[in-house]
Amino acid sequence: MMTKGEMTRQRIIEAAAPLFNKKGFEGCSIQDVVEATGIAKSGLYKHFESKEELAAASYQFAWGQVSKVRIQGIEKVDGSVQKLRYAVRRFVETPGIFPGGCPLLNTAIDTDDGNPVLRKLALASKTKWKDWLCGIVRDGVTRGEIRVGVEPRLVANTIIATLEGTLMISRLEGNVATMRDAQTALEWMLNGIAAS
Amino acid sequence: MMTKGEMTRQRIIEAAAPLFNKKGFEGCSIQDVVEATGIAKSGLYKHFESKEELAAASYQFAWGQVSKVRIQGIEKVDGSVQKLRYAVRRFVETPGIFPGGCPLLNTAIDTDDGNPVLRKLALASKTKWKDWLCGIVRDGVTRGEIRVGVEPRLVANTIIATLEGTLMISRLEGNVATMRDAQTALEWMLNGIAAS
Amino acid sequence: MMTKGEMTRQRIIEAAAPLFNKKGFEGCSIQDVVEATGIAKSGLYKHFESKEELAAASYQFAWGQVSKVRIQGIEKVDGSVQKLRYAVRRFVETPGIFPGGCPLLNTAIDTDDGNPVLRKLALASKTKWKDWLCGIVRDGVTRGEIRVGVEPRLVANTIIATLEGTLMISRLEGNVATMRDAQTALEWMLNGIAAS
Amino acid sequence: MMTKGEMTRQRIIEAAAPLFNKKGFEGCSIQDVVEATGIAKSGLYKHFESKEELAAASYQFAWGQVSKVRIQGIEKVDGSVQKLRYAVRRFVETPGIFPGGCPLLNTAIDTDDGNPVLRKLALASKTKWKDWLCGIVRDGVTRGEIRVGVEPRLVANTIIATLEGTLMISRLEGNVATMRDAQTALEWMLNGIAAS
DNA sequence: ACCTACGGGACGTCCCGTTTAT
DNA sequence: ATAAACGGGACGTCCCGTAGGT
Repeated sequence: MMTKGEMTRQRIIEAAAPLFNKKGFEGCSIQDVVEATGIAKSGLYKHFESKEELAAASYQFAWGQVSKVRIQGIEKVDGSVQKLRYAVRRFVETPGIFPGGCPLLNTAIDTDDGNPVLRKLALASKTKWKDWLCGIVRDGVTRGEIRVGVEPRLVANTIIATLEGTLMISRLEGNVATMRDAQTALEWMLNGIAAS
Repeated sequence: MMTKGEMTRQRIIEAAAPLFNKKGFEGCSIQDVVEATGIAKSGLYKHFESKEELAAASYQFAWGQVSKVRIQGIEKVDGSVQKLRYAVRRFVETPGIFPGGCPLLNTAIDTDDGNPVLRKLALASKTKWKDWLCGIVRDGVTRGEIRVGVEPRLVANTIIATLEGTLMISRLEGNVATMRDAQTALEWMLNGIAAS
Repeated sequence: MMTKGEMTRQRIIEAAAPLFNKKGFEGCSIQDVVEATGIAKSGLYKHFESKEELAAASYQFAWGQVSKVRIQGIEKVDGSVQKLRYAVRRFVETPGIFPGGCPLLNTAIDTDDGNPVLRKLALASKTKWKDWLCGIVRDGVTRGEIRVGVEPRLVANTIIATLEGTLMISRLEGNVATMRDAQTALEWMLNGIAAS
Repeated sequence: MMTKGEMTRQRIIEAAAPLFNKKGFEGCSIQDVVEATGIAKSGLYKHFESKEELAAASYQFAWGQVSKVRIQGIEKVDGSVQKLRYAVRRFVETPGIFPGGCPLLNTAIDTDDGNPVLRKLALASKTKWKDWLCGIVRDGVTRGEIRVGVEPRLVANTIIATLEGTLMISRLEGNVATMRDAQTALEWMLNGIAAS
């Protein structure tokens, strides 16, 4: 069971995560969190040692939410290429899962010259995501669904790069439809690596 | 010829641009610019009405520098597909042209929930870049170098998205080599759209 | 007889009353009471529902102590004017009965823009004191010791005002001797209202 | 001429003085002043080194306002006893000059176990007031308007004590009319000291 | 052209009154 | 009966962007 304190901690995280994701670490003030939670500043510091710790927990929460949605239902998909296609489709179709967009993209840029703790978390997210995609590709090669010689890392990196890049663009343009272009292009690539 | 005032203005911009690009609009303080230029705080206000105006000029400068390098030499390249290939290669091979990385990427994320003036500039950059790529594709179709039916917008968007996305990843990983994966993938795509 | 719990309650009050009287309601913290009693903070809450209740009980105790001393021996005094004279003298001669000075004065000022519960208690004290003095005056008129037409309320109010006012001054000056001036002036007044 | 900063300082004092007078030094928070002035906390600290300095300046202002009103018009009054009578009357008739009541009374009690800086200011006010009254009495004796042998200090102290005491009572009762009783009693006293 | 003053947002800490769990 | 947890108000400082005064 959850103690009252743990529940409050969770409540804070859930309120803070969208703010940090939207405004960035520096851009989101403790005062913002205070207003969003209704909890006084010093109350927040009872649950988190520092703003950094709160931001880190918020990132983890946000990324957890986002990745949960992005892989949802993939276990029912058969075939490695189909799985990759599905993963791309899920991403493209859920651009607004979390307020402020993709936490990985935001945090990676936001911390480029900034907070190293958050940066590490973003890197870890990215690595895990890449490894997961690599695994699918490798499986596909093993099972003969993907052509031998296809570099799993290259496929994974391209998928991630193209998706995140297109997300950035679509947000800049305020037009989610743009993401379909990336989807199409990635499907071309997947067709290309599929074993004939 | 440049007046003394204009030269000072230019000197400020050149010093400020890397700072804004690295730290973002909020993250870069006037004080930072003071230290970089050696000009007093209120001295800066003689040349720029506000921090925003300075940041805007800095962005324009940074983007100008970056895009100049990225298209450098393309006029000597023959053939639309070749031109696109070249554009991709230039991007991949010049990841560190400007301190802080790609101003478009940085500003797009930085201003996602922030400064609308800078946001507009970023969008304009992106649009111009896209239109330029679209033009090349369209040319290619006209000249029979690219298959009929290929959507210029899709190609342009995919190139930009993949390149910017991979830049983000390579910066996060601290490993520029990753960008080669994106290059390879984009070359597959370009092969795919080339007229047989 | 007193139960153990009641004794503890009483012990707390006796320790807290001087603190509240000296520091005021806001100025005296529960922690102060903890240190004075050696009882843990949450232990206090077994005996009092809130700080306010503790402060109220403390006020009642303090006022009880003070007024007991101030009327001590008056039953042996004959004659209304003599009684009034005696009351004034007792007040003047016992300026340090209770640590922190007169609870009525302190609480009246302290709660002027503050706690209404304590304020009511102070008002009740004052009213009771005034009524008691009024009674003596009225008696004196009835018995022919005080001139007809003398307003009991005026006499009572003046005695209280002058005594409390002089107490304030003497505390401010750190010089108790000043109170003799008030005593003299009040005796002039009492001489004035005495029936010739 | 007043610089902008000096004007702001004055504006702060005028807004803060009623607050400190009503709530006391501890009871009035910087946040209260922030809200009353619309100036941010750190803005206030540009004009005052500490809360104490702000409170001191506020006290001086409040006391200045109050005493200005209380002596207003006295220069037109002839005769020492008449002057004293006038001073009493002014006090009684202007009980609400300043929000929160008499700053001297409030500060004297508020700082009884508290701030020594403010305490000193209150004492200084009281001393000056007393000396002023003493001067009038002494003059009266010299000019033969007041009986020889009358102790100026006693008269001054009694006037102050009775007025401040009655102010406290009237505020506690929420009834300003009570102050007339003190006025009457003080006039008896003044009649008593007047040379026949 | 600079130095200083100005007013502001955010930060993290202190201690407080109260409640919860032991 | 106590220790620990909880949420809160207030504090004073830092640095920021901007505006005046010299």
